[in-house]
Amino acid sequence: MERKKVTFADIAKYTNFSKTTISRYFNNPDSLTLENQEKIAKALEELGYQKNKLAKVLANGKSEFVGIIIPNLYFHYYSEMLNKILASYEEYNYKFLVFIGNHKKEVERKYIQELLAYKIEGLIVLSNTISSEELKSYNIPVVTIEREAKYVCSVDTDNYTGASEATDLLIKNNCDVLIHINNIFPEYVPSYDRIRAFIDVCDNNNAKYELIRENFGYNYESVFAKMQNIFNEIDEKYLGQKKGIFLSNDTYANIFLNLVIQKYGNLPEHYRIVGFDNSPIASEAVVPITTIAQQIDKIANTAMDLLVLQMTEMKKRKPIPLKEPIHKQIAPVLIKRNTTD
Amino acid sequence: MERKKVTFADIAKYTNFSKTTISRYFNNPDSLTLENQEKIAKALEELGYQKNKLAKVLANGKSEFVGIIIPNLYFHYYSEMLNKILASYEEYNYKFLVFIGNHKKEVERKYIQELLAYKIEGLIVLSNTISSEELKSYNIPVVTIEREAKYVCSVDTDNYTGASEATDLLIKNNCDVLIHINNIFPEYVPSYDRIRAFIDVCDNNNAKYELIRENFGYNYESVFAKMQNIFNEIDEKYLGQKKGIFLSNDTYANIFLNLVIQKYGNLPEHYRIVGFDNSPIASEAVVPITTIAQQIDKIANTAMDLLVLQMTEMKKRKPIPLKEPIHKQIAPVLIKRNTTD
DNA sequence: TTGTAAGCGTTATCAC
DNA sequence: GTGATAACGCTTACAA
Repeated sequence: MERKKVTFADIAKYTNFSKTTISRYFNNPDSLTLENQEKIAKALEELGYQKNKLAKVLANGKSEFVGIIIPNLYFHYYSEMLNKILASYEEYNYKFLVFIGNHKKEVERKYIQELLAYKIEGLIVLSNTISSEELKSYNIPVVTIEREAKYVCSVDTDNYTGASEATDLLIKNNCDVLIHINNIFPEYVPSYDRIRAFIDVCDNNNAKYELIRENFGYNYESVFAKMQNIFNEIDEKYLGQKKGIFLSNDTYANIFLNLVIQKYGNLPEHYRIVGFDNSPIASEAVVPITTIAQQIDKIANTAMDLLVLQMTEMKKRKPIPLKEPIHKQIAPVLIKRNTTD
Repeated sequence: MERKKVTFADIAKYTNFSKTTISRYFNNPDSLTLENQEKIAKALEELGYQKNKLAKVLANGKSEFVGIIIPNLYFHYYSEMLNKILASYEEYNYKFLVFIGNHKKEVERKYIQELLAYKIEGLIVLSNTISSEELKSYNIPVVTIEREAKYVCSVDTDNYTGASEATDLLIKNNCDVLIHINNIFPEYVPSYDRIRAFIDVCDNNNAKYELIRENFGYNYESVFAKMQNIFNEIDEKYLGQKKGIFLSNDTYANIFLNLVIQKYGNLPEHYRIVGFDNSPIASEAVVPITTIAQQIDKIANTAMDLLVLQMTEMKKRKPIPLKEPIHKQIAPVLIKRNTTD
């Protein structure tokens, strides 16, 4: 029972209108009399018409597609970001073609070519393999999130402020020594500001501090093993002192917390812990973790706003592209839970 | 510097071939002489040609689009499933249009219409709002994952076997009483088999058991509050007995575990716990949780295989649709960690 | 308010 | 091996 597909031509014939009128029914219905609108509506119903947006796109050049390149969906940060971006469909009606980059530059290049072939109107990039200079060269609207973005528009968390608040809190908690634990990555990555802020705030307060950087690797076992060593060192080195630990994300914070609990049976007064991200693990931990919440919804919305701005401009007869890329920062918020006073 | 877009016509003119030959260069290069292939390759390079797949789709009817309707990306189970499905691009070259359904039937209907307008070749459904009968009525290849699927192809975890293994393990751990904690949902949902298996295995072993079902709600606070009550009741009611707790997912298992730890400072011998899913929280918990791992990669791959099977058939001149929908079950695997003996 | 006809950039059919 | 020509299903001047 394979019914042939119904087109404007069929509807036109059926209603004795022209294809143009049928087109107008969809794109500018007010230009038809109410009576004729109903006539066409009825015909659509009876013939079982099914829109074909691909034909529409070919004709008018507006694909309403947005491409997304995201490193993975394993980290809650990424999946939640994707979630919020996809949700913007309700507001803007853009459809999303999603690719997982897995940090592979050549692969991501290939994906971008595929996206261009589908005439995406804009691109959102969360991975950090392809330089912003190259992204710019594709000549389509781009917004990046939390990555190098010299030549394209971007949205980042205000990492500096976030890390400042975390460090401040630990100082106010009267910690004898502050310790920041983070991964190893280049200075141009936005989140490097967390390290800068930590050091600045410590310096400004004449606080004793230590910065520990480590290649933790990408799986739990690896992170756990390295964190265990770090914990043992700290625990011994600062025996008897109140330690304020600021970790670069909640997963790390949770692992550190678990190590403390496994040793002491609870979270002793001489350990204060702050994480980053406000991922689910922060509230689900044995002792709910104080953290700096990234406002993922705001970041996603801002990114889409910024992209829509550019895409809308491109649809004008004489588009005036941005002279300079726009960079936005979203303030994170401190969420106090039970690992700080 | 807006260069006009280059088309087959331009390349044809430039190389003195016809558009047909250019098309053949891409779709059947062997039908050209090597020399001419190189000639065209060179022209593409020099003109800066950019494929237009939308035009191709309109002409040949094969969009290579697959639609996905997924309830959310908040749960790791869903985001990881999406991750694996998207990764299949490398194997099959299908592009994915993703929509978040949020459990809203009307919204999901709208999304399906949009997907149909983009001429998707197939649809993967993880949400459970629209009946499989309706899904079938859209007359495109469909595969559902872990939901009602009477009239369409489906892939589910073998919930019965998984829950049997969990229950078995607790019995072998010499628990005095077995308790299964689960949400409230209808019997036609595939995971209801976990409840059936729990009861069957308990009965077959003459084990004392209790089934606790509760509407836990969708946010952490709500789940936590309800779980606290349940924990208090159990802890009092079965005082002095060894309790084997089997929870319907790892998030619940972790919350239960935390309640135990908060009361006892550690996981006492008289509490044994098994979760379900093997989500990250299971290994990240204070005491790594024994769980039944869903093989998300296998489920995703099987789903794509099943979808590709149908889509490939539809592309034949005289497609023979499946007489009966195919239903597959993927065996989960027991992962022993530290919450069982 | 409605219609005509020329695109949009490919592929498919049939010819040579 | 290669080429004309007609689709594919819609939009958009331009006319009326």
